[in-house]
Amino acid sequence: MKLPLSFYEREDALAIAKDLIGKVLLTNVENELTGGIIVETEAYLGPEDRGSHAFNNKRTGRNEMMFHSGGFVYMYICYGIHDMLNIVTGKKDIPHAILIRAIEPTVGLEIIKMRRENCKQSFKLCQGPGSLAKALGLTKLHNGIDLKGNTIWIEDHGISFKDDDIIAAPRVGMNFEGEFKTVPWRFLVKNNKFVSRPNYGNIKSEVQK
DNA sequence: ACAGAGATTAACT
DNA sequence: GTTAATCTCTGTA
Repeated sequence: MKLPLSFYEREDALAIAKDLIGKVLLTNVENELTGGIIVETEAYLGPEDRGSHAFNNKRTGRNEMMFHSGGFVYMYICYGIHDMLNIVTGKKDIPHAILIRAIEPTVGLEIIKMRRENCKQSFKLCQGPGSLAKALGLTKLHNGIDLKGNTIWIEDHGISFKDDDIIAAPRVGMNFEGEFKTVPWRFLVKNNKFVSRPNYGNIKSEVQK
């Protein structure tokens, strides 16, 4: 069943990012059902986060969805080419969002392989945020979608990883200096081949209990 | 008005 | 390891 709105509206975005590991992301685009188990996420927190699009409360047409209340989709294009899927969390006017970086595809594998026709290795089908969006048929046109609807949603199938098997690491692509460059706000499943860049950041620490 | 950088990927050498 | 692909927002004028 779908996660309740209360899951997304919590103010602790780091807890949500970690809790999303093991949940099942599903999309129904062009009448094709696709999805899989979330194995990697990254949290972007509020106006203080130098790595966030909403740093310093910067508010533009592109990132407006980050200021929405939780339970909605924020999508944008990176490097002019790749569409990225984020889950908006927390309260209205506080720009929290979780980037979904990788899933283990389990639903609609044939469709996913067609959308990713150039991908030869099955474990790379949804590995990395750009690949993930392409595999699930998502583009920036899906920005603003409500996760309560039937286009993009997340379910709890009772899958859970032990705390010891979830690693917190620095986020990918933080090209600036300072505290927020290395905060361990990326969560990934240890020894999972569907995860992107497992050794990135050189700082590995286990999630605090 | 225009140059530059970015939450990246895949195809090269 | 290096690089091209190429959209959107920002800083500078």
